[in-house]
Amino acid sequence: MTDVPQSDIEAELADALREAAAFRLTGRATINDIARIAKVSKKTVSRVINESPLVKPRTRHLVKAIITELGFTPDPQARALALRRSFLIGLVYDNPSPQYVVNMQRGILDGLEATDFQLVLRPVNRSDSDLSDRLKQFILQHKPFGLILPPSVSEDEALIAMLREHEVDYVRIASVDFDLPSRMIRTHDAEGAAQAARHLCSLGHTDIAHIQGPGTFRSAHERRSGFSRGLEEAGRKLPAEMVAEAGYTFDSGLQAMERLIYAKRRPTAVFAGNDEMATGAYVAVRKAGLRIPEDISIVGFDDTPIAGRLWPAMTTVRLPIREMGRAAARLLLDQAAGNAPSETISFSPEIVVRESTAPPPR
Amino acid sequence: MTDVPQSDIEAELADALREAAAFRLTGRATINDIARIAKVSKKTVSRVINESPLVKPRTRHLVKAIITELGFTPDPQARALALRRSFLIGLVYDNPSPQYVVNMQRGILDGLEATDFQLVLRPVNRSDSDLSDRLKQFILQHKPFGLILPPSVSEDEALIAMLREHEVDYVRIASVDFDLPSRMIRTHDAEGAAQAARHLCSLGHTDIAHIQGPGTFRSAHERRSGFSRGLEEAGRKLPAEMVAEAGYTFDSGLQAMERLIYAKRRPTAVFAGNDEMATGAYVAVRKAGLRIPEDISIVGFDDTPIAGRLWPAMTTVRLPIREMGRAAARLLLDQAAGNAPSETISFSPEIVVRESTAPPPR
DNA sequence: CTTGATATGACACCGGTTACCAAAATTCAG
DNA sequence: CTGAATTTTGGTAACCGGTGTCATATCAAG
Repeated sequence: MTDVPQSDIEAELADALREAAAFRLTGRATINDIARIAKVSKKTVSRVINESPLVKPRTRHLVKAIITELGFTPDPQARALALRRSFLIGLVYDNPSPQYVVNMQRGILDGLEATDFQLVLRPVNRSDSDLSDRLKQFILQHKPFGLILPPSVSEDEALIAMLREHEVDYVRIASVDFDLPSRMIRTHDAEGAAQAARHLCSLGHTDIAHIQGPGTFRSAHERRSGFSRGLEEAGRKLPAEMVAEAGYTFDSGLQAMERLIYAKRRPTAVFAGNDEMATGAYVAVRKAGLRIPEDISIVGFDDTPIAGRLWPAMTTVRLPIREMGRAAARLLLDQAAGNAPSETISFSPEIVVRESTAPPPR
Repeated sequence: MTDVPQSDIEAELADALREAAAFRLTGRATINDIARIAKVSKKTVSRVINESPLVKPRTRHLVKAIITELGFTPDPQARALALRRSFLIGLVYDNPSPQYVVNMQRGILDGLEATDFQLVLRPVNRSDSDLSDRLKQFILQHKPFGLILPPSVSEDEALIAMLREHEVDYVRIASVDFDLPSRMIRTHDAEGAAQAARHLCSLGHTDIAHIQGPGTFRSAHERRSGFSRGLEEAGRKLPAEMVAEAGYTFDSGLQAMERLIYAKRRPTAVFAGNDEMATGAYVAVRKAGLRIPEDISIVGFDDTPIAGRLWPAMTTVRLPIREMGRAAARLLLDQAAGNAPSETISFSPEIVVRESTAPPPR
């Protein structure tokens, strides 16, 4: 009996594959079809799919061959039902969507490529206490595999608490860490802002201003304090009257810049908390009849697509949003594979010097 | 027995609601729980959920009351499994994503609000014959409820054929209709382009050029021919040497504009096939030391967010992308409700006059 | 008292997973 | 070398939470 095992296996495999090929055209295969053709139980097939070690190598090999032959893929809906957990990854972001979501989506999709997971969009209206309603409803109904929380959603402690309560896995993307030890993507916004400060100082600027994001955003604080620290390291200061607060929007950035321009002491360089406000600053400068960068240098933050398309092209601090999205997706998937329970991946911004900065006039 | 039916019902309802309230904290309710409390079969509950007319008003009322009390919502995964169709709506778009996808997403999400449907993103690489692979794989595995196809995916006949073959419902968003009678969102790009032509003519321009999109896009043809027609109606012409073809991208738009500027006869006004190329044109004009709109007027197409953020703000033809996305989602959902089998909804673009257009020099 | 329409229920099924059990293979003691 | 104990391995049945089919119960009208 033991002298012909090899050819025995081969013959069996060949038989099965022949049958599989014949079946192929019938339609989409299920786990039952695989089991029938392989002459094993569906449970065994399930074990093979889930990489269970409790299957004889020979059996595993046979089943895998048939799965490949039939191009079988398990039905996500059926799996979701049995596992009480879907294969959806939710991207939760503020409504209206911040500029960076497009790139973040790209990154997440990169990270999800060739998996069964699907990216679904979950914009939330923070103001409406919408969070505890629609989002909770979504979680209860769709049992997402995990959520990705970019700023500023990632800074919402009530939301995080809700997620923990419902035992939903999530990855935060933020510049500060306030959560219990958990998986997160950390951006060193302060360091990026400091780079902006060093760049402006090295050009010789002394009258330097800052258009700050809204006080309710941690990132706005991070960026301001990092910028301030960077100036101080170069022997400069960021006095309060050289800071104009705005709302991370184009219009508010425009207005903030106008305030700075018509202040008693006009700055020769301005660092805006994001590209959106910096774009507004461009317009304010132009409306005042001034030139960029000859009269005023401008630095943004984020390196959104618009930065490189303006004239002159904007010097800005680049945040590797897409890479961060990819990393966030991976972190979530690692959970599936049962890997490291908590981990923080850091990303450092880097200044991209283009044409909107130059030495101060005269 | 028939003299106390009213109070009978009330009593029964009250009883059931009391039981429901008691149950409430136990966790998420299922159709079985509802059935048990209402003392009917799960099938009857299912009928109520699906608005079947085959339920006695009295029963319906009782069941509905309990559903509301328990805040029950059917499990999408279970439903998907039984119906062999999921509650996912796929947005299929070209990779890298065109500018308009953000707004389109917004619109679709608007249209999907307060439904069980989820929006999933399906970028495709047309070049890789990726379509027939990944997208088909997605369809087979996730059995999406429907797909939304914005340009230029909507112009891909091979793709459409594949969808028909697999009986996937879809809504096309396009400026031309080549498909069998089917649900579609139609944009009158030609009419929008004609408006741009009329606007420039009315300002007195005679040397008018066009930066055309890639020849492989139907929209590029529509916009060019509409523009050309508009000029002719005003007694002007669009000679071939006043047309520069580009690739719908910033860089290609910039280069196309440079070609026009340094041609033997410099145009005093340019209409670009989309905002992206128009933005490139801005830079080309600036680099040549010319002014907008004093030396050259520029008109874009799409009214993407960048248009209003440039300086001077760009005159452009607005396409109501968000509204179109909303309509596309609705059209898909109507299918679920078993409404009109094929329908075309039209949207007309409208020119938004801002600051990038003025009468020609001298 | 049929009859036909309307309302409801029983039961299998969608395509997977888990719990539990049985059979086979392997190890170990006597 | 045999039988019992232990470890692998595969099978069965139930279940996840809904829906379809078809039989049965109810009820007003003929």
